[in-house]
Amino acid sequence: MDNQDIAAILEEIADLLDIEGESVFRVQAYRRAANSISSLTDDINKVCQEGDLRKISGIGKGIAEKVQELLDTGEIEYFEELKEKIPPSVVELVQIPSLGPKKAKILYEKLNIQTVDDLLDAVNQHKVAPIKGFGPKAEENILKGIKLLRKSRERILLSEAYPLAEKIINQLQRDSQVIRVDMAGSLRRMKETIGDIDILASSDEPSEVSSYFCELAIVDRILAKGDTKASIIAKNGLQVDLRVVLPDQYGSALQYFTGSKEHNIHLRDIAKKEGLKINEYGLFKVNSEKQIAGGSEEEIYKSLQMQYIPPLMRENRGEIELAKQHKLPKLIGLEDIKGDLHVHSSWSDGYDEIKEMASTAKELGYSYIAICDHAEKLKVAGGLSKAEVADRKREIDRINNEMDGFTVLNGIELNIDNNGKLDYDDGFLETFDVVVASIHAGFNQSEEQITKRTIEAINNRHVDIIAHPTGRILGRRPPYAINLRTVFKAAAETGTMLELNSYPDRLDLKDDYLGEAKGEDVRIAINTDAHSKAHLKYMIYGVATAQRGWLESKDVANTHILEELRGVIQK
DNA sequence: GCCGTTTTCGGCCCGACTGTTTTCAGTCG
Repeated sequence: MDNQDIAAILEEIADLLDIEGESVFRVQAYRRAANSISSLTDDINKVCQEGDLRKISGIGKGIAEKVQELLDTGEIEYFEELKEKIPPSVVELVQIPSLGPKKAKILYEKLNIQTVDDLLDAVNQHKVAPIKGFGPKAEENILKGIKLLRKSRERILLSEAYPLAEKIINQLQRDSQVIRVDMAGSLRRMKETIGDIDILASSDEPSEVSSYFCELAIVDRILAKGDTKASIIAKNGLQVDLRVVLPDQYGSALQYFTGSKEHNIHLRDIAKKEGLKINEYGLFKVNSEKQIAGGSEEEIYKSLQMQYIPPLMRENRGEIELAKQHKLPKLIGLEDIKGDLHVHSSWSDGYDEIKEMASTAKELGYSYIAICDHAEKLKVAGGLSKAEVADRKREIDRINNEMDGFTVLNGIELNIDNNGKLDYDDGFLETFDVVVASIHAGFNQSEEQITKRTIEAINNRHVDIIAHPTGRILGRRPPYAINLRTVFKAAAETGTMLELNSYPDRLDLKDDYLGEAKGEDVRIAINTDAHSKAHLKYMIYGVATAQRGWLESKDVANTHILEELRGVIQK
């Protein structure tokens, strides 16, 4: 039973308690604990063996005992009893927009509604409207909600949401009433997947902006529309929320709507202890109308005696404490990136020729690029024979002679086979400038096997970078079982770089792991794995992930200029 | 249920929108 399994059970307990009508604080306590365990980088089993679960924030006596019981016996008696009282399927009802725990409980108790299908039947027979607290509109909303739920898509990739948000922002900027407009929420924090798009605007006439927004061409359906906020479903099915505030409230509103929720709760708690109150309209003294700060986010943090916290760090993972001590890391930025060490060309499975890849990279301000086409064994991806590698080398040399102030590195992406063996012999590997190795098959092997394969590649003195180290593909393939702690140690010892793959559905290593890798002194290479020149721009997603993992420029190999990089590559 | 340089008890972030409850509870973010 891993961290995610346990977090899911605690979350389910919270759901059931919520419906049961338990104290919201107790419910919150379970949710907080679930959250802590789910974002823990250590294995909970190990934490448990090594000592006290209660050192995990949000876990006290009660939940520690229950988690222990779960690890020991495979179940929690308290949870089983809860499920006797409220069938777990009732929890599904709460997924329906407009239905919360209170109403779900009423529906279960009065009409014995246990599933979404039960509810659909009851609504169609108009049994719901007569119940106190419901009405005809409630039935209507439930029907709409169920429809929405059924067609609602999973969270979408950051790279899909981002352009749509940019488009909406452009359109809002055309409204003369709009003064400022920005992305907020998880989009501004650049989480790897996005549930809905949050947008904030400032205006002296908020209600007019809200109306303007609801009339945009992208709007399919309006969910709610008020003077200062509106929610719509866009034609592509994504929910977009707009908030509009007055100009002198913009900073506090942006801070508030950027989140994360956990970051904000912590911040407000701190404010409260100082006799202050934060809401979306500003920072105030308790019981006073006078705004102390609010025009800019910087003001808010400054008024709380903190450094400004970049949006990508606002996840309540210790950034607030560091900001109070003025010890925040100086995060890496896109402008620090000097080159891309893992891209493909039309020699293997890429779309564009080496020359085009190099020119585009140069336009992006890079000074080098490593063309790492697939090696011999990966036939499906057009892997290169030794002869083809030699032909390609001649082309690279020719391009390097033509290009000024830019270097194409002769690279290769090796396949780590099921036994940990690589495509070419050591003698041949010596001829490359950059050697990347990665796993492309055998994803279902045991943790021991996959870790061993990876370590063997790391131990090869010619392998410079392990690419996409966990193999996950967001929404399609979970990460394979691999002991990252062991991998980090080996990588640090041998000076092998681990990749942060910027491809939007990979982002591998993910943000949570980067901090741990940094702690082990592992050097990271942020690469795009571009298969076309357009993909080179995915670097922004890789850098965002690095920022979310608190990486600094010095932690990343391809922030070095070429001369320095060559030193790094020499193992 | 958790937590503590104001507390081991008594707090726990805060406000907008909706629908129906004639003064507010539930839901949502």
